[in-house]
Amino acid sequence: MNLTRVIMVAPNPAGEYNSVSMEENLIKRWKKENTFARSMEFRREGKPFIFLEGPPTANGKPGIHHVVARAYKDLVCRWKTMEGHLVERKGGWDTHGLPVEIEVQKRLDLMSNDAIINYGMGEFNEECKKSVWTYEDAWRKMSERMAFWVDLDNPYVTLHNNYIESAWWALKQMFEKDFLYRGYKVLPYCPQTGTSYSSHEVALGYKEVEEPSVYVKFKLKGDDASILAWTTTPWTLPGNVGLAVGPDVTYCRIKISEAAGKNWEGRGGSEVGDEIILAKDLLKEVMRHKVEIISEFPGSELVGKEYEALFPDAVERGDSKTAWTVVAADFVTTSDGTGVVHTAVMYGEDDYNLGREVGFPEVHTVGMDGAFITGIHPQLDGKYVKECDDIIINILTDSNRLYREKMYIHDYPHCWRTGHPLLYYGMESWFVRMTAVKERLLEFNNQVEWAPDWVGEGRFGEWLRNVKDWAISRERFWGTPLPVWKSKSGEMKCIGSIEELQKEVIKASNSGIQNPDCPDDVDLHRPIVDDFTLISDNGEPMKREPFVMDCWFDSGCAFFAQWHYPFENEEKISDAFPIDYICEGVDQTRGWFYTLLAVSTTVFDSICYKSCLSLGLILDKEGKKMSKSKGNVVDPWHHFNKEGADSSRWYMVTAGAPWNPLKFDPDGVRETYAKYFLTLWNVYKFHADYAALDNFDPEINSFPIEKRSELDRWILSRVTSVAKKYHYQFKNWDFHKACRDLENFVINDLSNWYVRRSRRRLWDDSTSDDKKSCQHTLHEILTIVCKLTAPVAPFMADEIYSNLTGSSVHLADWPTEENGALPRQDLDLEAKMGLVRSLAETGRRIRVKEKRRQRLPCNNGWIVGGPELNQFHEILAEELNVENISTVGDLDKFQKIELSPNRKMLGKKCRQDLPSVLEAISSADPDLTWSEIKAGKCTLAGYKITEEDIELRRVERSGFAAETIMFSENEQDIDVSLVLDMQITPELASKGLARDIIRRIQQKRKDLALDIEEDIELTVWLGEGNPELLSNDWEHLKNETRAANASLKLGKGADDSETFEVDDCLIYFKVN
RNA sequence: GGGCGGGUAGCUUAGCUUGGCUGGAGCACCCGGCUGAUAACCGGGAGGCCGCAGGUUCAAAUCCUGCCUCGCCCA
Repeated sequence: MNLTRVIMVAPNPAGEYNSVSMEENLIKRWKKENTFARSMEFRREGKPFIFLEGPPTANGKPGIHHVVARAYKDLVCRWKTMEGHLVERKGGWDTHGLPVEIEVQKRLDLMSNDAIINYGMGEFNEECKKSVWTYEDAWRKMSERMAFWVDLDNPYVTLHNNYIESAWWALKQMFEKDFLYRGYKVLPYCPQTGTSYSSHEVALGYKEVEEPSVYVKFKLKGDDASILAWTTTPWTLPGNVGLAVGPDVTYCRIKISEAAGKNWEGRGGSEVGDEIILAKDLLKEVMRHKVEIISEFPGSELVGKEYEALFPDAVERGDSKTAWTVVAADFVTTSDGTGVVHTAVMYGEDDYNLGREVGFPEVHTVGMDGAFITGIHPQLDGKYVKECDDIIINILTDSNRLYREKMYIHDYPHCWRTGHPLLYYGMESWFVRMTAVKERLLEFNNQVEWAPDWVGEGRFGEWLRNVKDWAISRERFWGTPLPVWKSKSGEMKCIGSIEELQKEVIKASNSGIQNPDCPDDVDLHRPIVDDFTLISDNGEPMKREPFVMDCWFDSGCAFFAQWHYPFENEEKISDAFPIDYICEGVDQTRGWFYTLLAVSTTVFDSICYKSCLSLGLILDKEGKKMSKSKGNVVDPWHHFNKEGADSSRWYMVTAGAPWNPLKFDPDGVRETYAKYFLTLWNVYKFHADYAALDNFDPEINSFPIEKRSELDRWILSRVTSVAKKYHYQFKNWDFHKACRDLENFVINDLSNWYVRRSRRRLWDDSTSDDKKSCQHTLHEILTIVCKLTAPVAPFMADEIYSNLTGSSVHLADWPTEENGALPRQDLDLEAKMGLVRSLAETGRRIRVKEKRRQRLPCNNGWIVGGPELNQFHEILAEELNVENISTVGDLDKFQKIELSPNRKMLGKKCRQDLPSVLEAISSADPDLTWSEIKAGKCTLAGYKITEEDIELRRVERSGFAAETIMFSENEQDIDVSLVLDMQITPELASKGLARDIIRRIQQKRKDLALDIEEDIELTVWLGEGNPELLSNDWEHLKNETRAANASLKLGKGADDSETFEVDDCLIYFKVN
């Protein structure tokens, strides 16, 4: 790889952390230095990692949930780039589809298809085209501000001719493979607006309604019995062409044995002796007569029986052999109804699928206006179906076909615009024969690495196992036009390119058909393409099928249409397909995740993407879905302008697993800022400020790791442990775990231990080996931390890294053991340092318990048990504030035994002499007595004392305090105790006093915002309580506080002095 | 109605794959400490029917069954 030699530089001082201005400046710098392009150019020779951007629609404002998705897209792409891959990132825009149309319809108040046509389809589409870009700038700015690196200057756009042409090509492939066919799809349809609705819109309009349902007797031919069926939509009965039964359901033939009682409600009925067939399980629920069961049989025995049509004139048989017969269907249950499902092919999805399967006639009884068409029945013709329930029930009653009517309450979808009930209506539609490639889909799905795996196995797998043919056409205006032309006699032509269209247009024109011009840049939209009339092989004129494509088909073509394949960029498909990585919300499972696979399977017979990260929904703080209508959408700019994009991104990633729903808590962003970024920045600042001062150059003064201190070698080992695990977690898509670990490392290990312990090392004015060792260590740690942080929080990582090394972190290599970027691990050292830190905490705990303040030193501290810790004694002495640390073999020196009487045992033995025995025990020497007891020759106050008379306790000897903790070594838990010497001597008191005064003065210096180097004038008065301050402690105090001029006095301080109390003494001081 | 996922402290969550010490942590709260160390840190406290009910087991937050509840997707 032709890497430019990285030139190391001495860093500049860091300054204060201002996330917003830092990030904004970096955006400018990246632009100026072309960093995004260079990060790819740098990897030109690397193995490509193919990312595909799922195109958003820019007619909606980007929200925080878009930032989340883009953060995960970006972090994987950046990470893979650092690993050495070439990761190109083409932006994309989804520009067609119903949401765009509805937006424009609302704005122009065009609430029906007729209204749009009157307005002018061309003008309407022009409006759509404009509306698509409403928020493009907002998207651009958001993407840039959050550092989503993507090429938005050369994006793919689904409304561009090149894109549409590629989509047409794909359709033609399907057409030629016989995957594309014309049929019906039953959709919720509003006759008032003339529009069918997507499930999303349907969900907006569910209402609970009470409607009549009917039990209808279908008279069998050549049999006296009738089959009983139930429906909640009487208006579908004229369209009845079949009855469906469950083949394994048990049915019975019954005879009415008594006339109905007086409490019969509503119309309908049956005579004694009538025979009726229905599911046995539902007999009691349905029948209102006393009946006798004549026979029982499975549904399969009913299959094939013919019955008399209810409305003989309504539907033409055509060439159907199965019309008005009983057929078997799996979906029939006995949970409600009669176990027999009335089937009207055009008005129910199950009905339609069943009808196609068994060959029922596909004929409408209802027009697009929602009224019965002429010729159905004299009383119904031309009437709106929803107003016909009563008429139909009367007709059935009159012809003795009605058994019962029953009011029925259910949720029914209504038009969200007009409030009218929707009709499930069989619409003409084009389909992709997905059922033909089901096995391939399942096979390909198994090859995809899903994160989390249950989306692939569960939700997506389930969807594929029940795959249905894909209805890809829409009766709409704004979209990729379906490139199929059809003649009256049914000949069809599918056009796969502009060139082909031009040829066909010329061919038609040559045969005398009038056509507009078809230039190379003909706009491939309605109504322009509708105006071309082609000619069939038989010389008939062909008109375009007036549909546009489902916009999901558009985006499903993105992997090749973005390159205008196959008209250009042949190599992009041979080299860059299948895709390595896609990432979208889990709601895309049946959306984009599916359509990509559907297109790649039918057109390329290949998987489409190798891995797919499916993200959880973004909810608000209360766990509610964010939506414009609820007004709970979080504006990303609120956080971009406050805590910054780094904090926002890091919060999103660390808040939970990517696939879990994220409850977006604005306070969480603040916390991330305060903890991770401020801490990291201050570590960096600590290093950079001194490094700048010393003109530190990591290259020139390299310092071998073997010569560095325990502390240095420890943090270097830790960073390697963290980096290795981080990488492992990334590979497993556990970004949240990786980042939480890194955060912990920076806050606890690096800042709160390493830097805190190292602070004094850098204060040293001269350049000692120890100082150099620390600076190199900090430099190395920070550069590694930056590399690890860079994919997730690209700003601060780059700010720090480039100041430390002179080059962008986004051009750096991912640190691994293999490429030598990680220091050697020393797990033994890590374990020991862990113990040292635990001991330091233990010391603080002991002091709290013993009420001995931290600043008052102890003369001695002893460590009992555990591994050899000699090399850490200095650290421990400081942390514990003890003068001497030593290691001893056992606790006996600090503990004594106490004998406490077991009164229950002794009471039985000694009775009234108990008080004198107790007295004897308490005054006896415990050690001596215990050894006598153990030897079995102990007598006190005339009684023989045995082991069960005594409870032995171990307590610290006076003047000591101790606590024991556990330490794991070689998978064994061993006890380690810390003992502190609790004596107070005048020397210790003086030292402690000095430290308290220093602390107060330092705080004062800080309050006065004095420069660290600045000298002060100091007066200290030792006031009430006779505190003693030894002269060498006074010297130390003056030195620590940089008191050039200092005087120490006795008695009450001056009026303008400050005072505080320590160990019951008063101290006054004054700083000038 | 079906599928998938969740329900653990006031809030955000870890632990569940492979059952086992006293169910960890952060925010917020209270007390104390430390600090030329930051919106940081340390010690302690308070706060948990681990959604409910059964079952398996010596032992269940963890495995099984049923139910309740929330979300998503599909009917």
